Amino acid sequence: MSISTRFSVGIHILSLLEINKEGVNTSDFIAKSVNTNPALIRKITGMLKTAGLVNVRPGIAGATLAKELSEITLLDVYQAVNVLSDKELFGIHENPNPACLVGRNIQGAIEPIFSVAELALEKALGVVTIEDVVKDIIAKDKDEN
Amino acid sequence: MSISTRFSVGIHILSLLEINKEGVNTSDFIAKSVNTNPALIRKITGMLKTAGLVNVRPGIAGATLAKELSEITLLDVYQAVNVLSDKELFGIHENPNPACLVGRNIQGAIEPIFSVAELALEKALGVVTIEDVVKDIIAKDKDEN
DNA sequence: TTAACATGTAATTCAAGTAGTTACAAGTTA
DNA sequence: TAACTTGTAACTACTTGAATTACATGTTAA
Repeated sequence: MSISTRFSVGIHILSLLEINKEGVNTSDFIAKSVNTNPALIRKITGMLKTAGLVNVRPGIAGATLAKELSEITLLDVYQAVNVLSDKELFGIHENPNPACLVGRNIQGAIEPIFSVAELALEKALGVVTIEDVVKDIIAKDKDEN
Repeated sequence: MSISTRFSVGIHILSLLEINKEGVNTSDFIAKSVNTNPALIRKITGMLKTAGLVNVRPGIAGATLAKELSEITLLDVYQAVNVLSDKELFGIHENPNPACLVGRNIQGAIEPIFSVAELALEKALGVVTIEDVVKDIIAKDKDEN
């Protein structure tokens, strides 16, 4: 199964906060850009807030970036919204047969490999910042005109 | 959500086919090692067969490896069982607002990044073979004695 | 002070995927 | 033919994702 779209929506939100930084970015406004509903935006924005990426307060309209654009990597967003939290990216079948040579050693053999693969993924996300994404969004838009 | 345990079960099956290559590896036997039921094993084995990794035929007891151990990478197994098929690893929120600068360019901006990350993951899986896993399983077992 | 508006969050619904299980048709072998 | 196997379909239970609704809580300005 795919990784939650919360990740791509989180990137969308942060990019929008920058590009529309002169305006007031309410959950309603953001929802219209993403094309979903405000409650979902507030939920994700809340996760980004917990991760220290945005400022947002009850009753006060609009979210703002809490860090420099160039200091927010996609890995930060990935970890902020992914609720992969305690779980690993790769699911491991539980309780293999300990009476079997393979069964009692398979988990220990593949877990380090899965970790390496997961770290490779995270490293790739860690070298891209929201600033890069914003620049690309602007550049792509100019290309079409 | 995590990547299906079919992946780790697939690795388990292939490792077992090698380590127990002197015996007859029926779906029932494999299921006892994995600690699941035979129907699920037959389903996954069928996927591995479609990918050309194992030999298995209706009515004939037991599956066997169809390739050299050192020629089967974890990426092969990943692709064989993952049914990620047409879908991408990263889910992308559909139909963002085309009237918004961010909305109409966000997908084009992040898709290449997601591809790079996904390829990094696959590359990490591609350099490890079932032979490596089998050797590690055997080595780990000796360590405990 | 109150009306209008915003966020935070819980509850609900619908859809999709995972994994486990049962059942049985079809193929093979002794 | 009997006993065994694989290949599948069907069903269940469970989990998660996403959309939606509703409302308590917080803020601001008239």
